[in-house]
Formats: sequence, C-alpha cells, structure tokens
Amino acid sequence: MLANQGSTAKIVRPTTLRESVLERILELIIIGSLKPGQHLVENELADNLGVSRQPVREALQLLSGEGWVDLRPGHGAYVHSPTVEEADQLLAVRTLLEAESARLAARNPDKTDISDLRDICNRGLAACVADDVDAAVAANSELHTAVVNMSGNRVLADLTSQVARRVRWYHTPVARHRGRASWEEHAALIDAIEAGDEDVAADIMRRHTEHTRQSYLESRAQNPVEEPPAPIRRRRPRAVSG
Amino acid sequence: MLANQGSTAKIVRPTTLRESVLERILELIIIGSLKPGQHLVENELADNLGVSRQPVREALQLLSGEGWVDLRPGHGAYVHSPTVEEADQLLAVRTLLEAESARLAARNPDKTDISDLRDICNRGLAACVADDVDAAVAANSELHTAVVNMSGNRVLADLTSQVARRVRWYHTPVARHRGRASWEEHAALIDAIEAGDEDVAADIMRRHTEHTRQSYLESRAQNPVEEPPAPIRRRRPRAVSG
DNA sequence: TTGTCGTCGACTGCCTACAGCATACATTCT
DNA sequence: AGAATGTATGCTGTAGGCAGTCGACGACAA
Repeated sequence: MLANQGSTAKIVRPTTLRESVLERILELIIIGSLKPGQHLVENELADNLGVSRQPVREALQLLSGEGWVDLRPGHGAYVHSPTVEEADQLLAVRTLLEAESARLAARNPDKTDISDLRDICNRGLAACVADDVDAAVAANSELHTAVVNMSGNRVLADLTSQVARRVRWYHTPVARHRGRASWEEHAALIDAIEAGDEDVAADIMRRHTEHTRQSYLESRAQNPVEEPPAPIRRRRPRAVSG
Repeated sequence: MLANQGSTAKIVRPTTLRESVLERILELIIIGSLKPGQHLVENELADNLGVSRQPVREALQLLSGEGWVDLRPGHGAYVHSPTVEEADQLLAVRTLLEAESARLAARNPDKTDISDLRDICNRGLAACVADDVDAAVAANSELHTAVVNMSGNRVLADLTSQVARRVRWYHTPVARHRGRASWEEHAALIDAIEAGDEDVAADIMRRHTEHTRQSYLESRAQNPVEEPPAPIRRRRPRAVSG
C-alpha cells in the first residue's frame, strides 16, 4: 500500500547537494527559523549552508513546486504565508480528501491495518492523558497518514499531504491538539472502518477534520498574523478537459 | 494561489528566459513532440531553444513540481508518463473535486455565471452537432473550468486543474469527447446549479466525470501504451497533522 | 510639504567551465 | 564462452562570475 520504504533503502541515493539543501531549508521553515513571508536571499542561504548559489536556487524551485515558498521572478523566493482565506480553503479541501480516504479505507478494511490504527490510537490517547502534546500530535499525524494510505489511492494520499503541508500548522500550535475528544472521534472512526461502514466512516472523518478546521480558524483569529503583501505569482491557467 | 489574470495584465512581466523555456517545453510535451517517458537531455533542449543549460534545468525543476516531468537525481528529467493505475486514481480524485465544485457552485449561484455557463453549453452543443471536435473539447474544458471557478474555492480550482493536467488526455483523444450525451448532462448540471440543488448538482457532476473516467480507461485499454520502467521517484513522505 | 527624478546598492538571472557519476562497450581472465 | 573488470563517453551537478534589473534612498523642484 504505502511505498515500502524497505526496498527503497536498497536504491543508492545519489544524495545530491541540492536535495540536502532542500531538506535543510525545509527544516528551517518548519521550525520557524525562516518565517512566513520572509525573503530568502540566495547568497545568505548559500553562505550559511556552505554551498554555491546554484543548488540553493534549484532547491528553492523544487520547494516552490511543493508550495513551501513562492517565487517572484526577478525578486526571488519568499516563504509561503497562507492567508486566512487560503488556509480556510485548504482545510475545506482537506476535509473533502480525508473523508474520501476514510470511505475508501472502510470499503476494504485490512485486519493488520486496523490493528495498526488501534495501536496508534492507544498511544495517542496515552500521550493525551499524560499531557505529552508532542507525542499526541505525532500520533495524530501518524493516524491520519495511515488512513489515507489505507485508501489505496496514492494520488489522494499525495494531494492530502500536499494540502496539509500548505496550511502551516506549526504557526498556530493551539490548533494542532484538541485533546481527548479528538481521540474519541478517532476511535469511532476506526470502528466504522473495521465495520466497513463507508458512509459512517466518511462522515466521522468529515466532522472530525471540520472540527480541526474550526479550531484552527479560531486560533488564528485570536493570534492574527500580519499578512504580507501577496506575492505576485505568475500562474498560468490550464484548461480542464473531459 | 491562482493569480487573477485580469490584474496581472497590468503588471510588467519580467518574462524570464526560464519561464519562456518552460512554456516551450510544455508546449512540446502537450503536442506530443516530447513523448511520455522520454529522457530530456538538458544540452539538447538548450541547443534547440538557443539558451544555456541553466534556464532549462530550472524550467525542468518547475515542471516537475507541476507533475509534467519526473526528476531522477543523477539521471535527469523524463516526461511524466502516467500508468493506467495512476490515471485511474487521478480521475477518481478529479471526480471527487469536481463534484464538490458543483456543490459549492450550487450553494450560491450567480446569475451572470449561470448565463455564461449556458452560453458555453450552447456553443459546445453546436460544435458537437457540427462535428467540430476541437471546438467541442474546448467548450467542454471551458465549462468545467467555469464551474470550478464558481466554487469560490481557489485551492479547489487549482488542485482540480493540476490533477486534470496530470492525466494527459491528449494521448487518448477518444476520451476527450463523448458526444451529445455529455452536453445533456452539462445542461442538467447547469439547471441544478441554478436551482441551488447542491446534492443534485454534485451528483450529476460526479456521474458525469465518472463517465469520462470510464471512457478514458476503456480507450486506454484499447490503445495500450507500453509502460516505461517507472522512474525512481524519491518522494519523501510527509506527515499529515491535525 | 509633496512629488519627481537620479543615483546607488543589492539581488537575481544567466552563462561558461569543470568535476563527478552512470551507462555502455571493450578487454582480459578463468 | 562467460563473467568480471577496465575504459570511454555522455550527461548531470556544482562553482564562480558578469550583467541586468528592481527597490530604496536622497536630492531637487513645485
């Protein structure tokens, strides 16, 4: 189901400089060392990372493809900073995608997958009781990932991940952890998947992610971030066919 | 995410070389001059386009972000060639996204938008009757684009476009035009949107795109493409949070 | 004070060149 | 003959450098 990481290990990764630069910049963005809206000067990054500008440039291009940074031709790269509106739309789409994942997962539930889910759920609940926020967040993330992978639709999984990334949860930590109620919803979800109740599973997931969305929006309303002037992105519209 | 093209027109486009190279390569891919699975040698492209390798490289990186080409570190870029499985999954996701678009469009229908839809629909039907396949395909594309835009969710529109692009319809032209029945479905869809029938609109769109999916798959089953060895994509799994 | 112009600094975009692999072929050994 | 190894070639990855361009700041005029 999930690309088996085991076999991938066999492949010799020609771990290019560009890739490692990409990872490091990404890390800096995630931990918040590079703030949303910040201008990423190629020379600075190159110097700090001890490489030339070229790998940095290419890493930035790749990051833009994943929605982490925005490219303004002639101006350089800026850390992507989703507006409230965009975050709202992203979360709406996420709800849609994850609900479908839950539906597909329930369509042909797998015994081992289910038991994995239960393990994760138990760990998450334990972490929640122990007030270990980090562990709870990790388990939560793990669980959602497991469900989308169970859908069997890799495209769906990819898009979900992409969409979730672009929300930038880390800037509103409050929303990442809604406590015990969240885990009860998870448990109910697993039950529905195990029972093969497509509609129920989808509905639970939908409401669950909708809760998260509300949490996020409220959290963001309380901690308003100054919205930097929207970078001029030059996207060309492509027709939809069919 | 999709910049409004109207205001963009005013902005002086610092049309970089990389961007024009990107457009030209994209065109070559679309018209089929560069075939799926083909190895894109940077030097060749650079020579043919009369530029250096650098802009070509960067254009390829950007194209990889949009799913047009696959990058194999140390090997270069290859025109993306979706497997039947991937195309199937893409179309499944497209169904999901477009059905939601139709739902949202029906949630707050706009008079002028509706009349635009009808115009497009009439043109499409006329083209269909006149056996003008190109015009019919264009109208079809236009209509779907209009509906996703009516959803008011830019992220949704963007993702839909992205997903649709990755299917590569042009390699199975048969599936792009299902004739008159398709336009009757469109007409019904517009009625539902105008009436504000969310569920009906979503359902019509779902079945409509599902038809297209079936068409595509059958068409591809009849014209099997030799599947090139899957390039080793190095996707790093990212956690989903929330 | 406000609007306009010109200069300056900084950064990006692009080019050329070199180094490092990967693949394919030729060669040698068993 | 078959397998393993050496070699050659083509391509990618990276470095460094130059020119063009954008934005900011300050000077000058209304």
